[in-house]
Amino acid sequence: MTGAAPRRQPTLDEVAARAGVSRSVASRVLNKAPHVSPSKREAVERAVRQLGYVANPTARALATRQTGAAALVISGEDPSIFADPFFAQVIVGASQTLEEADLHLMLCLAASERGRKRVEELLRSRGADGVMLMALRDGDPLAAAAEEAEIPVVFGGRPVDSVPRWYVDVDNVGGARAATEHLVSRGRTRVAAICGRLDTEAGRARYRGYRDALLAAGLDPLPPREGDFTEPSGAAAMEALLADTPDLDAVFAANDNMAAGALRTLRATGRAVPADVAVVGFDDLTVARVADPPLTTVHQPITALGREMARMLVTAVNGHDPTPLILPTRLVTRSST
Amino acid sequence: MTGAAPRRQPTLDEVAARAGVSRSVASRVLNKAPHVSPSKREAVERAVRQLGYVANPTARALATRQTGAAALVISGEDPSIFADPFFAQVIVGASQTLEEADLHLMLCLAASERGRKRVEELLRSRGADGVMLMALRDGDPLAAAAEEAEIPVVFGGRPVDSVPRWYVDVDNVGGARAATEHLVSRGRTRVAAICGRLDTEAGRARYRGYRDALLAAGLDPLPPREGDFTEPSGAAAMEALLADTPDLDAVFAANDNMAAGALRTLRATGRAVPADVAVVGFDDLTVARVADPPLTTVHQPITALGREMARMLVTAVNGHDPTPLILPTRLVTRSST
DNA sequence: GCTTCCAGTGGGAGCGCTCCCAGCTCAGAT
DNA sequence: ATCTGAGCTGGGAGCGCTCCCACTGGAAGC
Repeated sequence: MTGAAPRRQPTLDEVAARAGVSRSVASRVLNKAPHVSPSKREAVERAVRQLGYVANPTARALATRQTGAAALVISGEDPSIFADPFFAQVIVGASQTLEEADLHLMLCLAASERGRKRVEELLRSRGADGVMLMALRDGDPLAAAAEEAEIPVVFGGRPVDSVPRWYVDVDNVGGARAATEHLVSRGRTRVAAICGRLDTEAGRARYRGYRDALLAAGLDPLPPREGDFTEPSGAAAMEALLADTPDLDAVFAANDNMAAGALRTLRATGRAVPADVAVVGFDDLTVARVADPPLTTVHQPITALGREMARMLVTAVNGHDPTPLILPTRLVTRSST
Repeated sequence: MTGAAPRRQPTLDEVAARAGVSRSVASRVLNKAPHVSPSKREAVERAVRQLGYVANPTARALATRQTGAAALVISGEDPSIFADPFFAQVIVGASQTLEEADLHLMLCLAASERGRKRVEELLRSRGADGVMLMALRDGDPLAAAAEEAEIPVVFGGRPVDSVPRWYVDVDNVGGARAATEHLVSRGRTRVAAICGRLDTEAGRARYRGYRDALLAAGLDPLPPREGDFTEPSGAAAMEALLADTPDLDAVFAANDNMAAGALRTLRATGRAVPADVAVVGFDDLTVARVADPPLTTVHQPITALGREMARMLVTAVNGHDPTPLILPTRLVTRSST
């Protein structure tokens, strides 16, 4: 781009004219459609090369009624939620799959009121061929908007109030239960929980798993101590927990960020991990591996989550009806327990 | 979306018909253009409401020759580069600014050959109104593609071989110099460097800053020990460094991830930080704050980087000629030095 | 020899919007 | 009463592509 008025891009008509064929034939060549003689195909291809022709995606979109793009919407009341490396992983997975399907990825951080409005409009105006929706909270306005969208919507994680037609979730309850059972099997009896936001289904499900496991073991669950999935909130929750329940001997944190925060508080207050207090996280992000001590955590297939959401969306966009998916989780034992 | 063939969206013509006006008038109302009588404006607005009309962005794009989207391209030979929380921060900044300009954000992870092809096509086909390009490496094919793009391109960080017309960079040399000077001022004399990829300008610039500072202090720079900006590569580089130069007393790492890796190795080999070895990072990401010990690091305004790139792009898209920007860095002292 | 068929072809009607422009109305100036 | 010009208005020509359809001619079938 030189900044000067760029010469207009050649159009398909010009290609056709140059190749001495009709626009229809040129179009067929471009779309690799049949019913074109080899000679004309060749002529068109030459003309394309000579003119440096590139099809105009907008015009194509208008004619085909397909935008060629899928949106990934991350809800939340503040953009910092996106700082969680979790989403980066989801994006990597989704991006790969969309690339194969030749769809572009639009990323919408629906944090502000304005951002939410734009997503709603996207949903209603067919501004994308489909939408993936994540991180919904209780009564999230986007859930309602998705309800009456004109395009397929795939949910990442189930929203709180309803079960959508298409979603990919992770076995949060099972993972949390496994983590807690693991703590119990290590002989811990005073097991606390640092929960994620309880206005999200993931936050609630993980607390449920924790509680179920303790009840099944005949132990008393502690009331949920809520964080917001960030490291500082984990550190703060750990402080509060130690104040309330000084004799606890284990903590289940609903994600690795908060577990890392808990580790920091424990270190600061002179507790040894795992000798005095065992800690389990959830997610198995990089932070779990590099924490000190390395965190035992519940691995969830995050990239696969993104990939499967995208795959599901592509299937739905193509007019089929994919089945919802729940991806398994798996405990990874390291030295924090 | 019910899955059944969705009733066709109402068009502007239908709105106009219902309001008893011409398409032109209806269009003017929608675009808040002048020359519409209050009564007709009112009638159109009512019709819009009754019909649940939403403008078709594709049709508008075709008519206006503006797509309403900007792309953020992250180059790299493998998508895992995107796992670096750095990019998430950039996106948060860019996203906010684009939202204000009413542009959608397309995210392109140009890792595979195919991904790169798609970006090139995007550049040539005007599939977006503008593009932000990051993480280019030596001889990156995208640099050439950007050169002859039909749309404005803003670079995040300068590419290696050329100085683009529009870019936002960070004062890498200055930051690295400050970090190294800081180590020297703490009395360290055997200061090693764990570099980022030296086929990126950021990687080289940071090494340059390190070297300059040492030379200025009359000390000997060590040869670059190259990592790839990831935690494991930092840990590995630290091991190699200790093998080569067992008596080193400080390390400058070209980013926080690698610094965290270095910390891990130092811990494993029984070196005390900062007593035996002082460590400085670069970026000031979360990992720096939660590391043990918390990392002294070079803070760079990452969200601002994203914001300024987006702002610059919007300016360029609007036909103006913004000035390139270099954002300042600042040393943050914590307990690792 | 004649239909029958089909690969190959180009014309043309959209897709749903913007925007130019010609025409029309009516207040205010002359 | 006439002229001027500003404020409205709607018709129509695109924007650049896809896709339906009617048409051709030659190969195959009877």
